Amino acid sequence: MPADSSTLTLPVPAGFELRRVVCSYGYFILHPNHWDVANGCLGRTLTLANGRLARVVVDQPQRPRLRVRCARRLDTAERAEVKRQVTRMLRVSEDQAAWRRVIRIEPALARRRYGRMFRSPTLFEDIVKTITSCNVTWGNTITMNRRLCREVGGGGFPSPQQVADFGAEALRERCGVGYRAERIHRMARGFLDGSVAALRLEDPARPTDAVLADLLSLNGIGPYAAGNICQLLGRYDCLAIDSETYRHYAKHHGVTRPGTKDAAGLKKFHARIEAHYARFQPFAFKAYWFELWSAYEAAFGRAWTWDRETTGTQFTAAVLNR
DNA sequence: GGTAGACCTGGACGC
DNA sequence: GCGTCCAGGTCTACC
Repeated sequence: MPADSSTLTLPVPAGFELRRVVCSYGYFILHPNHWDVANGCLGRTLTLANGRLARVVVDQPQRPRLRVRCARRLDTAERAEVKRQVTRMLRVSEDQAAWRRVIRIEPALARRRYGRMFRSPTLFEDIVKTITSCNVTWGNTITMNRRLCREVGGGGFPSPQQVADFGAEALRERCGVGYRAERIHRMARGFLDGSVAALRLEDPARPTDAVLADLLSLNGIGPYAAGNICQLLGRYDCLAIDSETYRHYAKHHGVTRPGTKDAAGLKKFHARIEAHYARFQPFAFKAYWFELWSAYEAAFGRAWTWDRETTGTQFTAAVLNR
């Protein structure tokens, strides 16, 4: 190990398997994350609180611990922050016992040992990634995140300050985020002026209904985005229902999906989906998600074999409806 | 409370 | 190669 680099060790619970955790949610395909299929390791550039970047590679040469290698020397505060960010991404501290008890009622999923869901090192990144996944095809979401990292974040995911400084118009023009530019820019300002922090979205003591209501009060966050952000916050008791949910539920459960203009039919369908996953509470989202993920893996192979440039771009309605 | 149209991009399709 | 249509979630104006 060169003297101008750093290697950290992160203890993880027994049974923790890096490839299963990283390749459990679509954000592992989005920049600046990069899953190295050949070597089974996660690479990405972390943006630290002091404004510096840390390019890290996370692997698991031996259990039960992770190895985090950084190409430059980290000081004590930076080492602590890198550990904190990696811990958040991989939900290392999340207890799995209650989820394992619930998922026993679905043996096919229990056998696949699904558990932790990959997320971002910060809530800001999770929210922006959610906004860039709304009203677009998956391929376009990949492009937006790549440009955000390249144009604004200098290789890492941009911080709220970088987004605020960059400006909404430049976001639109150089990152191709379209009308989302103003929403992303306002969100960044909300993180900087303390108005988002005041909502205490990450406070586990608050009830999910209250967090959901606060998320819906933010510009650019509707019912789907709010539900998705809830799961990213570790609250799995509300679903995030979008057109992909409709497609999956109709196909997986052999029912007819109402037409897009059939408002009453869609409302009923929505309620039916919620009723179906209610038996998995308080893990309705997780049960839904891993049922969907299992279907993806049946079609495309285990997720840790997906390459961003090939399989990773396949999640479009046109491909999945074939 | 419900509905219609606008927002923006990229892919699919027809010519 | 070009033009048109469509998918996708949220917001706003209107009824």
